[in-house]
Amino acid sequence: MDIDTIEDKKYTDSIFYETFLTGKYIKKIGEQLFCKLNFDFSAEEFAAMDFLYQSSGICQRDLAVKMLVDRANMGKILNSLEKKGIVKRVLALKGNRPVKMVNLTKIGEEAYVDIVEELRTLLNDITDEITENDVEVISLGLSKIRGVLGKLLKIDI
Amino acid sequence: MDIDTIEDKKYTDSIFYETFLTGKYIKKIGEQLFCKLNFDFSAEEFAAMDFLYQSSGICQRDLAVKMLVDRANMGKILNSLEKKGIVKRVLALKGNRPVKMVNLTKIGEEAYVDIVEELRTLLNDITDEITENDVEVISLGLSKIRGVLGKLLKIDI
DNA sequence: AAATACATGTTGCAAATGCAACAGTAATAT
DNA sequence: ATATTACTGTTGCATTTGCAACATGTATTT
Repeated sequence: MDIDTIEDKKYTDSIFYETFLTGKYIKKIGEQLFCKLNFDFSAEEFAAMDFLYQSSGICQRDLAVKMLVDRANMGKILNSLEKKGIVKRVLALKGNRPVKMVNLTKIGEEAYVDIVEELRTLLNDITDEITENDVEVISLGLSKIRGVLGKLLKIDI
Repeated sequence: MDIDTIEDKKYTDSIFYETFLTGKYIKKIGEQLFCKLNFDFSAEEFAAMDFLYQSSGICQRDLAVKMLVDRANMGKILNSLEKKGIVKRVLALKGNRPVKMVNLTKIGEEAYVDIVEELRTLLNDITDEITENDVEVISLGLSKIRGVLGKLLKIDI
């Protein structure tokens, strides 16, 4: 085999960059959709609400890890949600450490359910095109990517 | 089948959110790696250099579309690269429209090649774990995701 | 030909995000 | 017991990013 035929793919042709771009794409679509539908929340705020609806009573740091934002930013997102009456913070102990447990308020739950309902009617037919098998395969691939990169560098939050 | 057993997956359990998170993860790893290696460029700047190395003489807007950033931001990224002597902008015509064609300078090409070389030695063994088949499958899946979301909303840059 | 619409790039402001430094508390070391 | 280290959350600042408005030049409409 001729050595000249061996050529590296450029970074922007790599699966890493494509994944990065697709993530950006999802973010943009999400933000613009939320704006268009006059939701009073950013996509990150909604993600926080989604996590809290599943597992209420989680501390700020654990939520930050799930959302891949740093503690400072997590605090600011929660400040915004708290101002809107969506979440409530309560001092508590995790192990023996003092933490702030975050909970959805009644208002927060209602707002969350409303958004989910509105999104469902909008997304139902569209997302049908992605089969369960698709999801499984993509998810496996993404997890492999994260695994590989995780060996390179650790992100601590 | 009992209706109560039918339950929607939460947003943060969806393939969309997982893809979004993985993109964020890649971005963070990239930025921190570039910082750790004392590269004088952000990951977005390097991506621009990578595109320009492939297809020199592209106008700002076309580059912005490839990178999924808006024209204003693209201009600022290129300002930064121009200040460092990496790129050069030349007035030209695309069709009959006056545009600014962007080119890598000699210095830019050298800096780019240096970085690629340093990254290769670092990434070679690690990325072997992701097979060509993996890449193909993931890429197909991501493209399906973009296709589905693209029907929902259009992003114009 | 004049007016309107479109395309490209820039500027200024606002929002989002991250980082470093700090405060407060608990665990560990000495 | 005291000092040091580690964990959680906050504050302030700097950077990044996007959006709206603008300037400039081209295409299209009338």
